[in-house]
Amino acid sequence: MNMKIPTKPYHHGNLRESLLAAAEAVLAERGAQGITLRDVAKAAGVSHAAPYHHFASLNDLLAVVAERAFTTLGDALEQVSAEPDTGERLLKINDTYVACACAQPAQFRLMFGPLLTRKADYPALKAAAERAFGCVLAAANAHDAKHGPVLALTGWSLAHGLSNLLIDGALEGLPLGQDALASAPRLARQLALRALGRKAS
Amino acid sequence: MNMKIPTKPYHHGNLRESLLAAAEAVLAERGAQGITLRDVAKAAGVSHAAPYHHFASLNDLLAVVAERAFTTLGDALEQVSAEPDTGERLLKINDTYVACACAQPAQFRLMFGPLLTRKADYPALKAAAERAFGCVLAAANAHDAKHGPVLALTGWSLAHGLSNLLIDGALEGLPLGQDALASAPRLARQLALRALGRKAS
DNA sequence: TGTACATCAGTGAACGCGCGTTCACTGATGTAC
DNA sequence: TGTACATCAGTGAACGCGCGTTCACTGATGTAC
Repeated sequence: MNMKIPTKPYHHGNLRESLLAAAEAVLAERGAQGITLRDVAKAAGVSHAAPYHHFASLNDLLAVVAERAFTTLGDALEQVSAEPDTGERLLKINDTYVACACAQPAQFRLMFGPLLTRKADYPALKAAAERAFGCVLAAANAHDAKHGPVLALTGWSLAHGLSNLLIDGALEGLPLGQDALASAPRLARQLALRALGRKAS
Repeated sequence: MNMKIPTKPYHHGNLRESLLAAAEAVLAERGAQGITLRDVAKAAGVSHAAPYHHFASLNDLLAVVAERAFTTLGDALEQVSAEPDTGERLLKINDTYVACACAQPAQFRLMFGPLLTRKADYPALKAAAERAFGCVLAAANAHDAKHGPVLALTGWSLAHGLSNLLIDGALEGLPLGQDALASAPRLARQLALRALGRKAS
């Protein structure tokens, strides 16, 4: 997606938002490793010094991008948490988690990148992450209060591991029956059924 | 660990090996993101041009480091595959996988980094990775031939996800009962028991 | 055993590049009067 | 409505840095004779 909007040379009006959108576009095109302040500014159609009027540093900008990605994930997880059947709710949370990761692999990598380790420096990022994680924990507690934490970590690990294996290409070329990435949703569901107990469904 | 060995200025004799060991030391100290050819050379006690007599590029060197890490993992998995009880074997493979990741987080990140996507360019890396992955698949097939692939991917995802959540610090500060990283081995076992079926034990 | 010489494996200087960040500046905007 | 002016949000040049890589070189080694 090209973020170049015909802009008046001064007083863009909404540059902060444009920069965040541009960062997401650069992530999608170039991946999490190669993202650069200069690229983001160029994608937003401004000089590479302009972002400093809205973010103190590249890391600060990326932290907001990661925070928003966690918020998006949290929104999606919260939405499927409306499912009344607690077993089916667990499965849907699993599906949604994997789907989010596969939809935006670079954002997913950013979310669990070095910034997460420094989450103490980024309270908003920390809060957004904890909200998303909280959805997983809550669903597990609702389904089985006694073993809540273990069930939660099981389901979370499963979804997180499958997500990473898929987006890192670890499954490509492996004898797993069929093209793994294309069948990720079905795979996720099969695995969750297996791991979280048959009664869930 | 300091890799500085008193070296004769010329004809080091084993610089290739020293460089690989130095790269592992730099990974452990600085992480996978910040590794640099110049740092590796310095850690090995040679000029930063010297590595080019042994590796065509930094990526080629890192590919060998990743390959060796996969070989180490494969060795460990193969060793516990001697366990006769197929259920217990699954659990031990899970434990071993998580233990390897936690022991060398930066190497683990390197293994699943951008090089893995380009494994077609690195046949030795590809082979070492597939051998390690094969241990997981084989154990699942031995335990339940009918559902082998799904069981394998379940166990693998579980171990891989828990590994990543642990080393990325995602679990820190979460209400999961106790310090997660310290109790990783017990956690891994609990989760695997839950996910792979009670009869495995 | 001694010497000439090809080869190997280092050195250190240098190149070009892209990066995050800074800075003096300038044009646009909005408000006071 | 018109003008002066403070403030805001851009620009583009520049800085310093570290990076991967190249290159001409040089010292050590091993082999032929």
